[in-house]
Amino acid sequence: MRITDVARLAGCAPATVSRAVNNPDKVAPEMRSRIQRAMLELGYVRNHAARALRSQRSHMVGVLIPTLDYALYARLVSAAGSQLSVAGISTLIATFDYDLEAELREARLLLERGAEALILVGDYHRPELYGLLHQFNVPFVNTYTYDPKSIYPTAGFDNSASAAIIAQHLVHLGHSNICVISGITEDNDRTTRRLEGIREELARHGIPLPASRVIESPYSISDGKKACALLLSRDAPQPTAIVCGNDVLALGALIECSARGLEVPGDISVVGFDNLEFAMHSNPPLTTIDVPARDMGIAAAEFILGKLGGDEVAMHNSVEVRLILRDSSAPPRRSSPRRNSSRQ
Amino acid sequence: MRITDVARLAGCAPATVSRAVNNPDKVAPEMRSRIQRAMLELGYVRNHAARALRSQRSHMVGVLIPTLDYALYARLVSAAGSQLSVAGISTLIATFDYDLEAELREARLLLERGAEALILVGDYHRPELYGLLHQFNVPFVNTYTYDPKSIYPTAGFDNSASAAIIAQHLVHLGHSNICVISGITEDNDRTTRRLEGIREELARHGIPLPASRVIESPYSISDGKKACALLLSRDAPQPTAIVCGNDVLALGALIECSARGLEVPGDISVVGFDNLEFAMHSNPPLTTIDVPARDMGIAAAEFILGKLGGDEVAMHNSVEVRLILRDSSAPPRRSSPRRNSSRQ
DNA sequence: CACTCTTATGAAATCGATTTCACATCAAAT
DNA sequence: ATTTGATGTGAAATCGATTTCATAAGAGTG
Repeated sequence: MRITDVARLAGCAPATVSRAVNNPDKVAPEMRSRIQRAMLELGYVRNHAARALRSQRSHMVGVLIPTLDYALYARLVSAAGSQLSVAGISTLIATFDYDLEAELREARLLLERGAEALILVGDYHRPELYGLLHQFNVPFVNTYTYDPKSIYPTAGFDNSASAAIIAQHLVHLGHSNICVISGITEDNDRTTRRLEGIREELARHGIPLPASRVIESPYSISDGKKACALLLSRDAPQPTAIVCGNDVLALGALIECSARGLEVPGDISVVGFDNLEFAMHSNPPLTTIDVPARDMGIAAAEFILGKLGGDEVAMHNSVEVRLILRDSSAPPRRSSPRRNSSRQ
Repeated sequence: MRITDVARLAGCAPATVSRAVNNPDKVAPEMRSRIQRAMLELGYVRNHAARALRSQRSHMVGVLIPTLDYALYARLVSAAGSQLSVAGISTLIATFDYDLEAELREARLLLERGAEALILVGDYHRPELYGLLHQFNVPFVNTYTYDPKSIYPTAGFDNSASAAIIAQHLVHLGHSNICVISGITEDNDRTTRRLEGIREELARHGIPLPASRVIESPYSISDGKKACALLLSRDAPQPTAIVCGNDVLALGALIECSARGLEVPGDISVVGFDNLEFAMHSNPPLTTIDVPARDMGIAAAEFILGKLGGDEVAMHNSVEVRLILRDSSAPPRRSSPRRNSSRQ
C-alpha cells in the first residue's frame, strides 16, 4: 500500500499525491478529491520513515521525564502533548528514573529516533547531554525551573523562591523550631533548590537549619512517614512545623503525626509542595504551593514550536506558583518548644 | 554525519559499518574496533528513519492507554517498557482520555509512525481499530482483561470475577444493604465488568441491586466524595457498605463518610479496587483488590516479543489478583439499617 | 595439491515519500 | 497578438542505512 498505488488508482503521479497530503491547496480541487477517494479506498497510511528520511523532519518531539509514577509529570506531558499535536507533532515520552546517566542514554535514543526537539525536566543534566543537543542542533527547554540568567532556555518557576514563600509563611505564623523533609537532592536541582530556598529564608530570620533538622527521603508516602518518625523521635524539643519538599512526603508526615496522636496543626504544622489532587482532601487539608504543571507544559511546547518554526522566542518563561493556605498550618501553641528555645 | 563518513574514516564500506552495528560477530574484531573508534570520533548516531525504511523494522511498539493521570497505568507502561527495551525496542506512549474515537485516531498515528505492535487496555475498541490491526498485520494484546474465550489475545485478569470476590467478602461479613460507586461504564469494559461482577455476586446471594443503589462517577477523589454524598442522602435506610469500582473513588467515599461523622467501618464499610499506594495509608486503610500491574505489563511485553519473534505464544495470560483485607470493612452493626430493612 | 567451504568485505540495489526542476496550460497584461 | 506570470502536474533525483549478491582470501579435507 504505497503512495504509487494511490497515484495509480487516482491516475496521477506520486508527487501529486504527496502534495495532496502535505499541501492540499497546491492541488486542484477535483484532483484532490480523486486522490482522497483513492486513499480511502486503499486504506492508505503514509510511511513515516520514508517521509522523515526524505524531508528530514520527523514531526516528533521527545519529552524526557524522571518517572511516570505519581502522575507528577503527567499534566505537563499531556498539556505539552496536546499543544504539539495541533501542530502535527507527536511526543515521544521517555523516563530515566532520576538517573542522569539513564537520562543521557534515553536522550541519545530519542535523537536517534529523530526527535526534533527535547523537553527536559530541571537543569541538572550530564554535560554530554548538552553536548549532544548542541551537536544535533536540537532545540530544547528545561522545565520545572526558571532562571533568566541561565544560558539554556527555561520554562517553569524558581524553586528556591517558591520554597522560600512557604517557609516564610511558617515563620510569619511564629514558628522557629522547624524541620525539613526534603526529596533526595543528589542529581536533582528541584529538590536541591527547594531545600536551599527554605534554608536561606530561615537564615534570613535568624533561624539556623542544622543537618540534624533535615532528612532527605525518597518519593513515597511510606518514606515520608518514616522520615517524619525519625524527626519526631530525635532527642530534642519536638519541632512545631515540618516543611516537606513535596506533597507526597507531606502526606506521609501527616499520617505519621496522626498515628502518634499529634494534632495537625495544633501540635505541629505540616506543609507540602506541588498541590497534587489529594492535597485538598487530606486530613487536614494541606497547605502547599500550587505548581501550574499544565501551564508549564504549554509554555514548553510553545517555546519548542516557536524554535522549530524559526521564530524569535523568549528564552525564559515563568509560570505563577501560589501559596495555597489550608488547614495543616497554624501558629504554634503558646506552650510550644518555640518559647522554650527563645527563653534560652 | 552519515554511515559513509564513518566508513570513510574507518577505511571500509558502509555495508561493513552497518554490520558492525547490527551483527558485530559478522565483522572481524580488528575491523570492528576500527569502526567503533571512527563512530566515537565522529559522534555518529544512526538515522532511525533510514534504518526503519530499508529494514522494514521500526523497533518500536505502541502503548495506548486511557490516561497518564493518577499513574494508574504507569506501572504497566514502565514494566512493559523496560521489558521491551532489553530487546532493543522502544515504546511509543499515546493516550486517548477514555474516548474510543480518539483511541482509533491515536492507533492510526502509532501505525503510521511504524509501531510494530500495540499494547491496548481493555477489549472495548472501535471495530475499525481491530480492522486496522488486521490490515497492518500488527500483533497486539488487550491488557487489564483476561478472557480465554476471546478471539483476541488478552493479558490481565477477569474484572467481573475479581469484583465478585470483594462483593462476596462484604456479603460474608453480613452486609446486604449495599450500594455501589462505579466508574463510568460507557465505552469501558473494566468498569462495566466490575459492576456486572458485583451485581451477579449479590444476586447469587439474593441481594438485588436496583439502579437507585448504583452511581457512576468520573475518576477523581472529589467525584467519589460527591457520589458518596448522593448515596448517603438518599431517602432510604443508609447502606451498611459501599463497593467502589476503584481506590480513588473509595478514597473519596471514605473522606465523605468521615466528613459526615460516619465511622468506617463501624457505621459503614467501604471497599476499593486496584490497591494503589495510598490505599494502605488511608484512614482507615482500605480493603481492596490488588491488581498486579507490573506483571500485566511484563506479560503483555512477553507476548508481543514472542509474536514479533515468530514464536508460538499463549493467546491468553492471566495475572493473580488478591483480596487485600484492611480496616475499612467489617461486619455491619447489629443495630444497623440492615435489620430495619429486613424487618419490613 | 586441488577442491570445497567458510568468512570477511565491497558494490550496488533498495525501502517509500518528498522535492526539485521542467513543462504545459491558461489568464492577465501590454 | 504577444509576452508574462501563475498554476497544476509529472519525471527523476534524493534522503541514509540495510541487504543481496558477488568475490577474494583463508581454512579444512581427501
